[in-house]
Amino acid sequence: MNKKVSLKDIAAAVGVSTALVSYVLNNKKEGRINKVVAEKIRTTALAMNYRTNQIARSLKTNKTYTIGLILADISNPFSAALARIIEDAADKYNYTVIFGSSDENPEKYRKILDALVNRQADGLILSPPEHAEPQITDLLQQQIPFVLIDRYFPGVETNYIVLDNYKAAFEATQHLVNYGHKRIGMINYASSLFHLAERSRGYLAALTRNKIIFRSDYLQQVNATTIKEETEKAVHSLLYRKEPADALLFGSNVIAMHAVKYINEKKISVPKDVALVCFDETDAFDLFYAPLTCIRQPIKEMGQLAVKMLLENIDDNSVKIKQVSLDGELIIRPSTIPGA
Amino acid sequence: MNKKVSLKDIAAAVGVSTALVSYVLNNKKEGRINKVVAEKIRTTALAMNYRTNQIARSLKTNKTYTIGLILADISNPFSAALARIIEDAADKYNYTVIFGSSDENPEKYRKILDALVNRQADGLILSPPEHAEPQITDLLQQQIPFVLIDRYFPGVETNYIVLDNYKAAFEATQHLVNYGHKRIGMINYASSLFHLAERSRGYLAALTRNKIIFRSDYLQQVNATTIKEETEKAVHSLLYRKEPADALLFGSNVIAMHAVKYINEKKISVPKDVALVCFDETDAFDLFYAPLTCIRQPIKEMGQLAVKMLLENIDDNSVKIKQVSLDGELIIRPSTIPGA
DNA sequence: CATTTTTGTTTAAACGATTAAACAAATAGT
DNA sequence: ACTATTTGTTTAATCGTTTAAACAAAAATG
Repeated sequence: MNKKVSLKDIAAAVGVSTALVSYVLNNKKEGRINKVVAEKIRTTALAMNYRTNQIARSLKTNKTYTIGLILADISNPFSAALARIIEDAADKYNYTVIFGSSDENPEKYRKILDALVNRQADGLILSPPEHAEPQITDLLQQQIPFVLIDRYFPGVETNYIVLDNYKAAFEATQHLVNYGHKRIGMINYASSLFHLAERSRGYLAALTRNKIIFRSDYLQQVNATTIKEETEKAVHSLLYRKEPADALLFGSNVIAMHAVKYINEKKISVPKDVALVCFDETDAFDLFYAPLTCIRQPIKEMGQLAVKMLLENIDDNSVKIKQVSLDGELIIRPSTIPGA
Repeated sequence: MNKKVSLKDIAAAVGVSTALVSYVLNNKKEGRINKVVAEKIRTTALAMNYRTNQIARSLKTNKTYTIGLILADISNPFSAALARIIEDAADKYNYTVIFGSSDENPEKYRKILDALVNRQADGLILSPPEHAEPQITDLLQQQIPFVLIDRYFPGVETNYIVLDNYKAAFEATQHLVNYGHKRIGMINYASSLFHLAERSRGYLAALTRNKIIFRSDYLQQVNATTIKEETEKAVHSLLYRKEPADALLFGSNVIAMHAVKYINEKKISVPKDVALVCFDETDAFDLFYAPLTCIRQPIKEMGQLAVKMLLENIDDNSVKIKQVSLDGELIIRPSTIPGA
């Protein structure tokens, strides 16, 4: 019933040992093997439509040529773009990607991580959710190569590649100040994740630097699970008040998306009534009448570097820990340029 | 040097055979095993941080609990959404997803497919590019379970789940006709893929049904590789002419995106100057001043059904071929409603 | 011509699990 | 008390590769 062809079958067909077949098909022992026999093995392998059983090979060689990838949500454009870059980079080195979305849920994250580790992924690229430190230390202790991407835990010494979120938020805020804004609000995630805190910190630092007094209700926090409602509420509270914000900084493209939709509905004029800046570049905002000024993350560089670093760690587990913080790029668009 | 813990190690630690350890950890031979020993095995397994080597297990059981997924481009919102649904559905059955993006490139597709098959994926969910028939027949012949999604080849008898593209395009066009449009243009891919041809066919049929004479230069074809330029050119040629189109139907969200950006740049008014309809719902269009009427694909249903069908095929390879064509939903928005 | 070297191939163990079958000891049945 | 059954565990084969080591035959060397 159409059982799969194995080395044994080829060996039997040609009349040699499986070892020889293996040597030929893997081009080992180059000089030693009889050309005629080698050719015969190759052609019968082809004729029988032989395909290496990668599982068996992996068991023996202890190498799967597989990278495990965990992102927050593959259907988010930021994650999707990253996944794509990583896929392409991995492919260059003949690695394949197994992936999962954590949904920022530690439990789910743990489950996916287990699956990837059990499948003997050679290494992992991870964007961990909150409270994932235990799993991270676990990986360290088990000496499983991995690189964190987009986020990291300051308390744990690991490889990572992240945006310099502090600097990016600072620059974005400074940009708003430069254009005369004084009542700058920010909507960020309510989260213990360091990289998000850095965004708030950059925002606050820029205010301070410019001697703008920070009012705590100008920094609104929203929960990822009820993001739409909370974002709308936050926008509302920032704009419909005695001294409404004249500019808003959004902590992510998702927050920005909900906010802009709401602002659009309410016919609030951008940038006349309020200027907008957001993290993460997204196509979607190009269609808005005032395309959004945003912080573009160097996704391509991040993804490619992550793969490169990971493979270095896989090939040599004594390689030093690398921690990379990349600069974002502030893309200035009409949402912050009056009369554009 | 921190070698991984195997059944053998646990067996040695407890002082029993590996077989027993395996039985306990897999809850086989339930009644037979000494409770005390079982408990001891379990606790040492935990203490030693044992994790099943899924590779070894797969080799023996001939089951990887892995689904291979090939889509056109994971960074496209449509693909990303589908991937996410599939991931979640697979997870429910304890399957993990390995994926790759074909970029509509047959060569790349072949390479990814090989990787997935060699890794002994239990089954595949595929969105094949042009000229992929040979690989499809190969899979059939090798009796590797798979389900095509989004597209299929009419000449090859396979499982598939697709949108009823003909009907969807027909309805979209009819909708435009109902709103008084007579010069309806379409921009579709230049491709031999059947599902795309169906979109054109539906468009033409609707014209015919409404006794609108079709002018061949009203149906423009663009190549995926140079999509931006060609789409802009197509829009231009449809709108800047003696009898410009008063409505446009776009064959995909990607085409629509480029077209709308161009239309926006040129300050062409929607829907006053031209009404717009597109395939695939996309967040992005919500921010456009005239959100786009679109054909929403039942992505969730497609993805979940694909996984369900695939698992049925994996569990029982004698199950009959299923071919599912789902209805799209025309979401009517301001881009086709005058004065909205 | 005896010996060493080279060439070409096979043997056999291993990777880490699963599992049918065998086995030994304890318990039950008559 | 002897057999039959149940309980608890081990033995050993196997999945499909890889690869060091062994081996045999042919060619080269002195």
